[in-house]
Amino acid sequence: LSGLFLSGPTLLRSSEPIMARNNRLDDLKSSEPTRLVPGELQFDALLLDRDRKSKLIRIHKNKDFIVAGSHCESLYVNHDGWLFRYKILRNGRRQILNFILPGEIFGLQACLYKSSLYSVASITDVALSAIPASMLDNIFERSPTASKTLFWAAVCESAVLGEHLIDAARRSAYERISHFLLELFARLNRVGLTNEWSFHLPLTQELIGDALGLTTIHVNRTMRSLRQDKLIEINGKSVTILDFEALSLLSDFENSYLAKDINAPRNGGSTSKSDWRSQRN
Amino acid sequence: LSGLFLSGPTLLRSSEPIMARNNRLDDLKSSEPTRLVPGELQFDALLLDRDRKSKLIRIHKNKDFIVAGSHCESLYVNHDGWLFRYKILRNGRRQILNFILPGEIFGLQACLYKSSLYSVASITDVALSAIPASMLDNIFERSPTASKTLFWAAVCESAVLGEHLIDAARRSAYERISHFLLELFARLNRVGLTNEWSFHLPLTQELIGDALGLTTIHVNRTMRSLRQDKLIEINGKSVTILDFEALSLLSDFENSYLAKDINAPRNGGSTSKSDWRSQRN
DNA sequence: CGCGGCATTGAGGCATATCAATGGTCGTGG
DNA sequence: CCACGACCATTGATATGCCTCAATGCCGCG
Repeated sequence: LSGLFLSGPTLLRSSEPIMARNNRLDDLKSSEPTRLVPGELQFDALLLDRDRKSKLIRIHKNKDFIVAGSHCESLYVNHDGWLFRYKILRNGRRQILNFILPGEIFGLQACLYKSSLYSVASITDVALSAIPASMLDNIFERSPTASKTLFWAAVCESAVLGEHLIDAARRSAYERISHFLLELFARLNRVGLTNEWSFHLPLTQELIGDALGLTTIHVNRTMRSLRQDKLIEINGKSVTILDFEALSLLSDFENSYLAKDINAPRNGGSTSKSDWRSQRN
Repeated sequence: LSGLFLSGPTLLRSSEPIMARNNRLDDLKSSEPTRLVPGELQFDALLLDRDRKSKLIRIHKNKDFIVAGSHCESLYVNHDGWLFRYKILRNGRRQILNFILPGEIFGLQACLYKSSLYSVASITDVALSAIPASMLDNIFERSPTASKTLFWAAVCESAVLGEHLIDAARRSAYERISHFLLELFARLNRVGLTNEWSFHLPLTQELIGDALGLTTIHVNRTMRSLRQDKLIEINGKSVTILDFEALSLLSDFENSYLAKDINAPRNGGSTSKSDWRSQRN
């Protein structure tokens, strides 16, 4: 499990949310970088402040951090930098399951399974907090709110993987890359890491290919097409979305799966404090 | 969310576990049809017995049960029959995210998101229990054990989707179908729905294709190859695995992601009752 | 008996992979 | 300041896996 959406107060805030220009964008806007998912404050307090068991970790870029087959005694919150979760197949090919952006949690699978199914490696320099696996029991017993947060985050992760599955199975290279870039934009936008329509993309074409099931070479050609078609612009490691609407349409992108509009339980049964819906709306 | 592994006592048991013949099979065997995942007994009691809010539902085959875009006030436990979760893309193609076998839970995404991202339809006649979404809060507040069960099941679902992603992105049609059949075998075997090396497969080639990102036609050709290569045998809707080892090797199949060997939290922090590890070992 | 759903087969085309090479950029050391 | 190597992006030529279109066969069911 990785790529849970759990942006934290410890995260560096950088820029303002983009302006909405149309329907789809309204969706994005309503999901302005609140940085708070339901229950997160409590979660964060529980994990980081009260128990003080979490340690700050810094790792350099291009390091394997969790290796498949080993076991792991912590889960991690990513404060800064990019990582990715991957697996090497017998035939030597690498599949990247997802990228772990700032504000996201990872490493639960490595905790919950006897041995981690996947490896996790850093792309850039990274700053993490470790949360001992032994705290999971505490969380589930002491804080229903934090438990729900974890649970919902896991459900959300499933949704993201579902979209990636659709990417790989049913979309052309052109659609896949469009969808991929829009998703990254939306995820980064939520945590304030976009600048207007641009964002920093520290990935090589090889990484993109390994995530989308394409060859480096084909990624290259396809991104050239996207540039020629005036849908995106690339300067070094900076990507600019030139035509959000067109990209959304052609790639069937909907950001609802990115869980900003996740629902609190309606009516009945809500005995937890008001905190459960305490996002600023 | 669907396809959570939560086989229940209500599930009909039919046949005995297969015999182990080699290493990989030992894995399978150690995951004999216990039908109990950690905390499940309590979970089941909480959901089905104490509150008596669950209703038994029967639906006929080929019915849409949850449609994408609608909202859903329950989650469901599948007692008997097959369903699948899917999405229709703008271009008209259908992608199946997963199949929901007897003993599995589904519908959480439909509850947690304002509107369900995916549709769910029945393949065969099906018997379900409904669990009102309003009970989720109760569960998280009253039963850490059941909460953990839900959470772990969600993590497991992520793992399965991850494997499916690898299928679609990095495996050939031949490998994909092999992997797919082995996974179904393993999942059915856990709940006692296999007979020696055979199992009942109520899917059309079109459904298989839509799940794996292949054309009906190509599914057909590929399965013929598998038959000709003496790896599988097909009689009507019954599939027999002829060479488990070869299929495992060629498709990189490992059943560990199917979560029978999921780990309880080790050491420290375990204040929950012994129930947490109460699987028969 | 006829019809609908599903499996099967063939011919041809396209998207993507593979192989092979060149060019650009950056950091490092002479 | 330049030379060099590492790494990455880019491009061309060719191969192939899978898709598309089209048609036939099979079987159950009303």
